[in-house]
Amino acid sequence: MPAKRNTKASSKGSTSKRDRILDVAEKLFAEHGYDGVTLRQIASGARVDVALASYHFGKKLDLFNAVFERRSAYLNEARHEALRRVQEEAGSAGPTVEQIIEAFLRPLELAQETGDDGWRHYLALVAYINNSPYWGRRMMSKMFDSLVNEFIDALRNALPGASDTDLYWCYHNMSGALTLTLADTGRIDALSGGLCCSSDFEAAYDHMIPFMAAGFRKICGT
Amino acid sequence: MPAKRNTKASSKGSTSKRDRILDVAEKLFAEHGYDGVTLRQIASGARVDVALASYHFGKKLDLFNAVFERRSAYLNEARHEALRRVQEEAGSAGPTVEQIIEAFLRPLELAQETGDDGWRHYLALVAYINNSPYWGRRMMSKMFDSLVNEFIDALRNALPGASDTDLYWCYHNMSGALTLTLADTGRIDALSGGLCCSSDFEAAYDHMIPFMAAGFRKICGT
DNA sequence: CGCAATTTTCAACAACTGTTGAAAAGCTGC
DNA sequence: GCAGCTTTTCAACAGTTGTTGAAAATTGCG
Repeated sequence: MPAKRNTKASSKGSTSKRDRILDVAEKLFAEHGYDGVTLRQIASGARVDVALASYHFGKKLDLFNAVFERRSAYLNEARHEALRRVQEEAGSAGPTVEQIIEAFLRPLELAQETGDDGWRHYLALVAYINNSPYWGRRMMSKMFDSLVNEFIDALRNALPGASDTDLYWCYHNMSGALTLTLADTGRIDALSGGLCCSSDFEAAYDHMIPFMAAGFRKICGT
Repeated sequence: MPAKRNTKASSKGSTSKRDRILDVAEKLFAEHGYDGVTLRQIASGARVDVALASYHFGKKLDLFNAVFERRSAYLNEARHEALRRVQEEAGSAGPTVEQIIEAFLRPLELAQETGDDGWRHYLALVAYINNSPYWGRRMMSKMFDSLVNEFIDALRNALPGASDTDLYWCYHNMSGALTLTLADTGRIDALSGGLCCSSDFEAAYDHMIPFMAAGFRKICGT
């Protein structure tokens, strides 16, 4: 069994085999889904024996969960912090719809900030899970509901008089657009003849923030 | 080999085994994705021997394509016709953004109109494909690009002066929200505490149409 | 070094995968 | 009722799957 987790490695330039497994699994799961990837493909991509994945993570499903959870805490914290900041800056009046949505989306740019493809793959995996009837409900709820409710509370404040039903449908619309962006399918690239680049999250959010804010305002009052 | 396709059956009350295979495959592929379903599960669900799927459709991938294509022509025609109708009614002025989006979405309600679960499963499958990095690009383009470009042309007309880049990003947002709706994950139900019902497409579109129209207007000019 | 603990590989397992060829059953027109 | 189809089942295949126990390699430490 794995002992203290991370006794060695990460001091040297090359990442540990354990992390390599997570990285490759992240990428492959995001591209092909849970059932579309075999442990042998993961092991081969990580240049490692098959049994090592089982040794470190147990069952295949446990590896899937480990991949999902590896970055979720950091991501939740970053988004929570972004919301807290705009709330602080706005004072008692509270932030605007645009500011709230901005805080909801911008932290997701860390993928292209750091140039780390891992984050891009991770977010595509989140999109896969969120859009999956089978995984979506349980997995996303457990991991993101608390954060999402924070944002909906903030939006409720910024849109006085809005009904909760309207609020949730609007959030649903935003979540869908975001999910498709994160999925990074390249479809918009092809459709637009190269005008839009689906992996350019900054451009996507530049368009999404005012778009969604206008939608929220239209449905939820003022 | 299968001969003329549909020599018998469909006259009697019970559907043919061939159709039962398509129905079950549609449902299971939508729920678990291509790799998450085995031919034996499909055959078992259709109360049929495994080999029969191969006999009628060939390889597993061919069955997947057959499921996808079975309803796509009808769906494309219905949406195309809906657009043509609002264009005709609007005359030389052309339809409004709301009318165009309405024509884009409302035909998708046929699922709950007919009470036919098959359409609900089919649309969930389309969502799965559209959100999948692997299948999304090729498969969706081949099947829906022509129709989508019709709608974007109409929107370009209704929003004079809009740049194509903005137009495509807006479409991307709408497509994402629609995709999540079709995926029918039940997540919004849980999140809203039952206030919103994800399989109630009518309610979803009632909120989506003015929401998206406001977004398009905000980004694409007037 | 030498010893213990951890990490990694090797080899193998039973179960399941998509696919196929041949046999059986069902149907249609004579 | 028999001949010529199509449809359906049966039985089996070669390959792959996740998982495991034991052996081997590596590491940390006195």
